[in-house]
Amino acid sequence: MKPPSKSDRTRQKILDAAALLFRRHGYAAVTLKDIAARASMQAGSLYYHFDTKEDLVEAMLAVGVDGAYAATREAVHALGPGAEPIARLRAAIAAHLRDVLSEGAYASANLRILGQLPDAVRERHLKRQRAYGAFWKRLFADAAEAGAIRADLDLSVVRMLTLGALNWSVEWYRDGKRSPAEIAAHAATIVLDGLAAPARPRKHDRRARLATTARRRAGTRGR
Amino acid sequence: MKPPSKSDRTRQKILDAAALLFRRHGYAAVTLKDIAARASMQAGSLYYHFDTKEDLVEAMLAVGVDGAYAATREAVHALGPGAEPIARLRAAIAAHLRDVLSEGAYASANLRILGQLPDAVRERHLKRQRAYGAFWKRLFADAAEAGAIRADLDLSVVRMLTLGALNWSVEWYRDGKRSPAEIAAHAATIVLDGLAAPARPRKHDRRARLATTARRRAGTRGR
DNA sequence: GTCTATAGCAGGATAGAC
DNA sequence: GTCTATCCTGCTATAGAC
Repeated sequence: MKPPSKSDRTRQKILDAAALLFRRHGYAAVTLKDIAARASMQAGSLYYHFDTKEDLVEAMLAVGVDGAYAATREAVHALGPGAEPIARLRAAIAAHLRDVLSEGAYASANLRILGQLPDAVRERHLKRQRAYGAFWKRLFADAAEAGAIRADLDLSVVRMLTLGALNWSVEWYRDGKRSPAEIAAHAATIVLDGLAAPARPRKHDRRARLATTARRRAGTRGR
Repeated sequence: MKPPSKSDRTRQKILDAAALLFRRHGYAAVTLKDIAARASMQAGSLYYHFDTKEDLVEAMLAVGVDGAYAATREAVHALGPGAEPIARLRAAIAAHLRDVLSEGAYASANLRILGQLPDAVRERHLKRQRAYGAFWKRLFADAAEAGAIRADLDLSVVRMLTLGALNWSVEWYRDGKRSPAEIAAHAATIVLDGLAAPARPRKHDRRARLATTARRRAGTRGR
């Protein structure tokens, strides 16, 4: 499935460089010269591998979605066919976030430059992304049909808000503090269980809360 | 407090144009000519109002944060000093989202170009943003101290994930479908109450869930 | 305060040698 | 497959008239 691929290892190097730079500076601000330099080449040489700057970015975008999709799908499938819908969601959240925050990640570049793409490029990219979106849609729909998540919400909105919480992490995540796994755990807890304090109705509180949910994963203090 | 301000109404027009275009195409892709055109001027004329493109964008960024901060702070203060921490959080979520999704919103431009700014500009902008960040920090800290939200999470992570869910909406929100208010309601429900189904333990389910929380706001089906 | 005109420079893309 | 050289375009910023 993967032919030993000749010296198109260069192509890889170019895309790596592009992802890193686009992620850091945005689409328009990065010049082909910048990319070439980081790939140890001259700007003109890029044209042997890609016809235009747009082609180049499009290739990078494709690698990004494919990677995130594959990583998430595999994480979910690894749970086996009988897994609980909630567990599947939790696995997807962790995998997506891990991919988005991973080092060479094309995914983070994708997220960062989404809003800066030439219209034609974005159009095609969104089309390519649809399969991944559909995958998430199914995750939530399955959970809803199984009665595992509340039924009074618009699942499209739920999905976008959830992915938003994850995606936005590329804007603030810096390694050294919390690990992607810890952040994912937080995200899953918030999204699935909510922040509202489990027990102990307070002064003035009108509605008593009786949730027994989620007691695991303590000792994650901080702030 | 607001001097009738002379024909520096132009300045306003320029910033409006800049916000709209930056939001749509990113920082580097928008030229001064584009901005000038949308403000019905010639490119050179901008230099009477701003020294450089960076100065211009910085002014726009400032307006953006100030606007979001003011809108959110007022919404929270409007609840009065005795309001429940959870209610304050809910109000802040709604106000922030409303501002971010509002039409002329500089806030959405801010979010979109954050990652594309020249380093010096971003540095200064983040510093200016700190006050608003601190405001949110306090909202969550107050809720935690009052025992209204669970104590086993890192509040910094919680805050960033929550704001992320809201901020990312600039990437997918299109009017016509859900209103900002509906989206805000969804966000508050997810973040505060969680998605996990309130009652009805399902087949295979090991932990029974007994949450009584949040029954209001039904009839919001869709998907 | 806005205009026209233009300096000065840099980017994407192409051509052809190696 | 990569290089050097170069064309063409368009951008930021300035100068000076109105």
